[in-house]
Amino acid sequence: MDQHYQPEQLEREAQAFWDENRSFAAKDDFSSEKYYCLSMFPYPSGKLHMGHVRNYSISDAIARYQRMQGKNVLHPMGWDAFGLPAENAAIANKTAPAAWTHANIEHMRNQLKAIGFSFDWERELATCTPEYYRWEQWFFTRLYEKGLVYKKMATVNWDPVDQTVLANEQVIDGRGWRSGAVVERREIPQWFIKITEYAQELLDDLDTLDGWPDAVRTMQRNWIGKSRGVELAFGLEAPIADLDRIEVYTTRPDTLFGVTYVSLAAEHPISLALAADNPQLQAFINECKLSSVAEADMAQAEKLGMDTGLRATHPLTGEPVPVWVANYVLMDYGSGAVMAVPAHDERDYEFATKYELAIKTVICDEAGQPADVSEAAYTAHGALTAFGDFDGQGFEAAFDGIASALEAKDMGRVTTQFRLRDWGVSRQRYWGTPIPMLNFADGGEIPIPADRLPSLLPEDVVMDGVASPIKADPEWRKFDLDGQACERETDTFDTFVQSSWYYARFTCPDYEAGMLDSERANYWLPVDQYVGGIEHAILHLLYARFFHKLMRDEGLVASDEPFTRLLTQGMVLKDGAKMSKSKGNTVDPQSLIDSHGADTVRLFSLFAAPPDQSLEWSEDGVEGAHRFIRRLWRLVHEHLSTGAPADSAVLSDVEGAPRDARRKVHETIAKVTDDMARRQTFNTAIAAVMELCNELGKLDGTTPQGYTVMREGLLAVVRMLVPITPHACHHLWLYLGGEGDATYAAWPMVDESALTRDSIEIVIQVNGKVRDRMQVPASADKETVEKLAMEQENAQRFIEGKTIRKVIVVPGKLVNVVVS
RNA sequence: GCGGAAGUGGCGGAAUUGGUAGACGCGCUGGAUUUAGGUUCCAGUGUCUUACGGCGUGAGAGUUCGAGUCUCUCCUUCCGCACCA
Repeated sequence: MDQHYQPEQLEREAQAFWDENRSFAAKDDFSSEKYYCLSMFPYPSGKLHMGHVRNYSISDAIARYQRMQGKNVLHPMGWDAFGLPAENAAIANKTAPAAWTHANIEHMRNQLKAIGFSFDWERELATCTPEYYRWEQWFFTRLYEKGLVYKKMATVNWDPVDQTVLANEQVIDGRGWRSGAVVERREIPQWFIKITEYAQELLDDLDTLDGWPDAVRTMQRNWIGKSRGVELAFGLEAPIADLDRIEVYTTRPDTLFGVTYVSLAAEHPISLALAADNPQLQAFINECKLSSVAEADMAQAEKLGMDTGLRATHPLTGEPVPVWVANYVLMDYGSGAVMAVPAHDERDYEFATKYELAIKTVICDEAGQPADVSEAAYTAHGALTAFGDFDGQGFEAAFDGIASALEAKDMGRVTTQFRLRDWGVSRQRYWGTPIPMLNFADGGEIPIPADRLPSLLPEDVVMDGVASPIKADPEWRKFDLDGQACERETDTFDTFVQSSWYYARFTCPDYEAGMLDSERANYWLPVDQYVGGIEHAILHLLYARFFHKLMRDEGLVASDEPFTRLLTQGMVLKDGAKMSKSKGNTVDPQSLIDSHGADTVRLFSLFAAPPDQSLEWSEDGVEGAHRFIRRLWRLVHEHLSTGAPADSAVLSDVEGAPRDARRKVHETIAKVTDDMARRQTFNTAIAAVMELCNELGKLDGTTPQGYTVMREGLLAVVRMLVPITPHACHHLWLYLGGEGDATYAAWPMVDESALTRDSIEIVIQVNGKVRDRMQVPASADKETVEKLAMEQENAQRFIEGKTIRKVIVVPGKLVNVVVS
């Protein structure tokens, strides 16, 4: 063993050993206990960033821990390889997206290997290969046949200069990022998958996901947004755009008598029809169409509206109600129209105040008086004010009563609604999975037959920055369907489609006979542990859950949910801000690995913060992590150069300092095991191992007892650190006489007998403040502890001359004397 | 705007079930060793105070024998908002 820690050489050797021994290959041995640990696969953007290093350091620690528990571990890695950045890079570098992507994958794979992550590279996959996306295409055609997909008009950002659809990200301050043109909203036909058909199940099954953070479950619950309400209609005297009424949905039918106007989305058919002979309204609608399609922007934009002059009829009172067009009503959500109750809704209140619309109180406050809405809307539930049949009724009674009254007039009914909208999967971009549909000249469409899949994306293309190459090429779309001429769909799938099922494909990436080899898929699935960024808490994780249920209903998988346990890691920050290219505060992991070694970078990533919280990057902290590995290295080296004493000691017989050190060893094993497995707080696990190393450093390892405990302690330390600093521990394990690959060394066991103590420290408080401490026999009962506490000198000082009101004894911890 | 988190020394963080606030690491101060320097080792390090002790977990209130932890109000920062992945 070298006296000095030399990571570069050690890490190369360890990695070569793992390679030669295929240490991380998962076995399709269905009789063994499996553990599937998955980290979110990266987009191959060029090189690894700190977020990747953190993500994979976490999943690798978990995967390696589970191997040491004797499990058959699957820890795969692949590439989320389709997407917008490849197109941009292709334009900038005058290459094809495929070439750029493959070069990045090559580079990043090498980087991942150099960090020693225990991925099973034999199962690597990239979503941009036909072997992968052909099954995605096949699956979509199955969904089409089951009626789970459909085409409808939907809103996109339209760049009128480049004549192209832009992603939200490409719209900056309302302008196209390349052309600088003011972006418009435009409606185009797009494909949707009916996630709303699974809304109830997606909601219900959140209750079964005990291994998920509550925050993520709550966010998904709110995103799905189930509500009970009433669908109702305001009448029109004469039909407009073939509509004889305006349909709205409300969760507050009890406030129906407080409606003072109705708002329509700019794209609502009635808005458009009225605008035909109203140039002012047309101008306003055009203005609305210039606003962003992003909901966050719409919600924060100044609320604007215009009176159409049209009057609708209140379904119960028969009174006329003004109809407005407003920029905050979404056409893609609900019916594209809302009833407005300014007195009892904050947004309506703001709007009504601005445009001097009537504000009519219909709900009483807690005192039973009509709510005061002179300053703000009153949004709490309450009894109705004097209004005919519903006078004084509470929320429930008024809800039901008003709903029944509407139903009797055929003007409404109670319904359940979800905030969740169907998943629009069409993208008008090139670098993606071609949507496997064929369009006929007469407007009909059919899926590409299974035996004609995959619908190949040509890779040898030139990007001009405007049109998708498969849209620009008149040849690519041509398709001969048994002599019948038709055209391929030139839109591609949202990249979330690929990331919604990759976890399942990892169980059988080589399978050619179908999307999934059910035998292997059902052995490995569900994923036991999923690790990834909190930014995916809603969309990716909801789509993946949805896809899992779709695959289940296709008979491909047997489980209901894809991810049993979820760990959402926090971001990596530098100087308090997210590390990003745009902020110019990135740290290149590669240079740190080159200078300090992969183990140091891994150790720091796991030590600096709990995994689910943001991590503040610190050069000094990295230095500290490196110092710890050197210290451990030296501790082992010193121990090995000491040589065994002539006499040996029996561990169960050790006394004094060696016994205390041994207790610490086993307390640490207990704590670290709990931290690794249950709490997943690797930072505290590492801190505990550091503490143990400090203790072992103080132990005289030259006596027979000291030597024996030292050896036991070091073997425990090295094994506990295998998941975190695997390269150094690979070598230290062998130096200490461990057998075989440390990857599969058995996790250390707690010896309960080593944990016992003769005496324990008890804190003595007077009125909740610590005044004294004492040692008592571990076996002392409550009465004895209380009596001893009262006798302590300093405690006495604070008790003397006062009346004792109460004494609280917390066994093994403290005594609190309450005096006055 | 809506939904979800977080706020503790000079810094990153610990305190797991309401029970000793500040583990562990960084930084800093002093000392030792070696040296050209780094390295390594030892001691100290929330704050006010000569001491006894007081104060202290974003701000303010509340519950409790006891609150960083529970409740309410407020402030700040971060994440998501459906075409970035």
